[in-house]
Amino acid sequence: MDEKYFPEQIENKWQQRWNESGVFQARDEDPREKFYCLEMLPYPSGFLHMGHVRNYAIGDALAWFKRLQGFNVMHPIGWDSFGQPAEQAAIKRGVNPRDWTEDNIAHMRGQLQRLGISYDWTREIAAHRPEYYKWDQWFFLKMLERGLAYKKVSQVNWCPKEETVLSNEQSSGGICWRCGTPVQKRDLEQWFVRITEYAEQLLDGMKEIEAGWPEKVLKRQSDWVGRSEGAFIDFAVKDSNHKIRVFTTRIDTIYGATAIVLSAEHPLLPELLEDSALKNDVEAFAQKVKSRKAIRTDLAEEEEKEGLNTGVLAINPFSSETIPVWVANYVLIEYGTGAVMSVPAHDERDFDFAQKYSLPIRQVIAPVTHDQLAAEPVPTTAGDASAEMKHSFTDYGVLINSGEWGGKTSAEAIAEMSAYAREKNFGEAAVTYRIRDWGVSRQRFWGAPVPVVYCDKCNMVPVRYEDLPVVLPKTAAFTGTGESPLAGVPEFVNTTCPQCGGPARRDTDTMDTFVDSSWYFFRYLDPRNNDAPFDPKIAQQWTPVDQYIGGDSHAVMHLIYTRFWNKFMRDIGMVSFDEPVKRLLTQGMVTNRVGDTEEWKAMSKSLGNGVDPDEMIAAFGADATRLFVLFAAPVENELRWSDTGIEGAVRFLRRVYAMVWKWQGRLANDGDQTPGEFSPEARALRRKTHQTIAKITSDLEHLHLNTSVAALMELFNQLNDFNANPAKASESDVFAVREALEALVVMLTPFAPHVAEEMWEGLGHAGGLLREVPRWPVADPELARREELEIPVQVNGKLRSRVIASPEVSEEELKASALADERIRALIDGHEVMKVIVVPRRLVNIVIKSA
RNA sequence: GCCGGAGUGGCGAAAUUGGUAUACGCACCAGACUCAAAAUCUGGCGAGCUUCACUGCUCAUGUCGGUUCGAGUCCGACCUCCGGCACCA
Repeated sequence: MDEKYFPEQIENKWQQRWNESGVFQARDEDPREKFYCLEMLPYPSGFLHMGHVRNYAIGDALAWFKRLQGFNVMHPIGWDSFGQPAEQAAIKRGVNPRDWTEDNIAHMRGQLQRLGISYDWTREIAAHRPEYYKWDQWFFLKMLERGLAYKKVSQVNWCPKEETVLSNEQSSGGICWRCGTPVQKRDLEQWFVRITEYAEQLLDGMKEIEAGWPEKVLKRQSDWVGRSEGAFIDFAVKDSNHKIRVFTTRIDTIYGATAIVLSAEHPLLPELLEDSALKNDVEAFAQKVKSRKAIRTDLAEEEEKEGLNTGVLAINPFSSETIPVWVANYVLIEYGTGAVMSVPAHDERDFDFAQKYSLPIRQVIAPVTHDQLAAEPVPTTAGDASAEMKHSFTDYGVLINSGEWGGKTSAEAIAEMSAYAREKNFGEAAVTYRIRDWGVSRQRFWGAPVPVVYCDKCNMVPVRYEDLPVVLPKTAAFTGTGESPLAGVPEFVNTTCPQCGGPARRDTDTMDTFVDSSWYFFRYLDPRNNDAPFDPKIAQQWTPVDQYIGGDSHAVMHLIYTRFWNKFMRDIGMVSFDEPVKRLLTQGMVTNRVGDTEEWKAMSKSLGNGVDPDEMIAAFGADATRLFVLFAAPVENELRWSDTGIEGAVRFLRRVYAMVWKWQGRLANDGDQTPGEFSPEARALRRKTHQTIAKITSDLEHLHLNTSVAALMELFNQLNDFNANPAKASESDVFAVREALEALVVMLTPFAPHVAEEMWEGLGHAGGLLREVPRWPVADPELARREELEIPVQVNGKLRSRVIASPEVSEEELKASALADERIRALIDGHEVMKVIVVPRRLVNIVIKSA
């Protein structure tokens, strides 16, 4: 230990030692309790940004805390290394995506090591390496076997800038999630994964994890799954054998249906119009809607509702009423059945539509109050139901104008009417979901090839498991035309059919990179397995993940896919549990001022407000950078960058370092001597030490890292105030200082591990902090207990005085001493004391009658 | 529009869940050291009033109201900001 704090020297020294000793390597055979601490793996863009630093600093704090407590900690890292930017670099600059990616990984790995994050580097993985993506393909084949992966022509979301297909999640809001370009629609044959089959399980599973996941993430996921209970109802088409099936959540309003409205893309439309004079008009309209949809750029604004009467009539199965069938632009083909019954009186959209096209508006639900609902029978207060409605009435109520169902509440009617529909065979209760199957095809080079071949004789044939991986060729022509670049590589495309041995062509699509990231944290556990993605027995020891940490931008994509993947792996016997992640933390963004403005935005190259982690490490050290990032704000809050803030962090580390330096001679040479009587100051210091241990141990468990650092600072301040002279201090003072200083150093480790190790060594401990014996201090409640309390005394709720009392004092005694207090006596003199509230150990409040 | 979340000093924030509001840090101010500056150390730091001073009082947790002996915390209404979703029948 040097006299002065030189971060660079200390950090190099300990990074080298950690590396040589392999202390961060997790071992399967270890009797200690496991803890799996996982951070979202980075995309190797080339450079670490402050968001990464924050993410990994949080994870590392937890990993160190658990290690020091004696857990067997798994803390791995890898690279989400497939994806567009590598290919963009190839298109723009002619570099090979693989070289570009490997270079970036090498650089970022160096940055992570300079930050001193305690990863087990022996488990590092990268998605673009054949030994990894082989297993993406293996899983794909398993899904194909189970009918979970399938191919269909579909209208896909197409990003015209990146010239690729996007999933629904990636094109949410009508814009590309990556580049912000408005998304278009295209017809393409695509691979899909039947995530919809797991919709109900994805909702059910939330109950299991709700204690450990942020509410907002679960809410977004449940909105995404979008479960909706209702009924399918068939409307017979007049003078025809056709039926139009609609989905409704409000079957109780069916007597108010004054039209059936079909999506312009409804598959029944051509047949319905076969003999119709309006055929051409309707087709033209449908075309218009379709093309409008394809070029529509601004989905944020609602399209004006437009429709056309087809001239076809349908029959309401409840009322037998004949109503017209319309086509309109506001009915979504993707949801429900692509057809709705239009009930203008009780649906806003139908109301707008009916107003525009003068369709009848018929009220069939009357509002009721809560009290009326409880009455028997329920009275209707419809008033004049024939009066013109100014708005739709969308609440539940009581049925009117609804034949035999009149007088029933909405809830009763919904249950009874769908049962009736089922009985009469024209419908049934049904549940629909908003979630769509996961489109996994990408017309891209830099991804895992879909392991399927096409043979003229045998059609589509899966690649045999023993032939995996289907290796990506070294290079391709990166034209950026939108065709899959693999299609232009004959050595790749041309192959033999695994079934008949004849000539065959490979599928030229690659898989969505979210496939790679859906299961990667299982691969860490068994990264060199050549026979399976991982050994279930090994995975069983480590999973589920105890704590997962990452940005909330992944709330619905990655985090829903990975939950789905886990359920699939459970179904093929690879894991035994339903949910892969017990606790999730979505950390806040790191922001900085944009120029000289008061605008705080996420750091980015384009805004020019980035802060380079390497520069911070060079200027202040990795420890101070990490300490600041963890101290500046609660982990889930936005973190506003501050240069003076990081200076404060260095200042603190320097002060602690100087304190250790000052004491190290005395402490290192002075063995554990039996202390004598402690002075009141030494007792106070010990009290603070044990209170701090208790607070930080509990705060870290809940990832309250900022308050943990504050508590360390408080302990340091008290140690500073203790102000004993090392040369002259008594045995008992030395004991108290040692206890405080060692606790301080150990508890600083999660935040600033390098300097903590250095100081620990300086205090006379060889061999580093991670030993067989857990180093995390344990609070002694007896020592942490206050000897005396300062009890606030209020008069009528206002603080007027304080009295000193022992913690054991009885209520009566406390009350007596409060009433005896000089100031209090002056205040209550001449007033009647109404009552005295005594909260043991907390406060006394004297209520007096004011004059 | 719908659904969430949040409003506390100049700033980031804390408050054992209804019991001393503003811990800890940043910035700032003063003093020490220095020829001087930086660094470092020591002290001060919500607002207003009062006192030579010790002190004391009043007001303050977005606004208004309520519950309570007591409200940053609970309830009601409103304002503002930030996220998410967006014709899902």
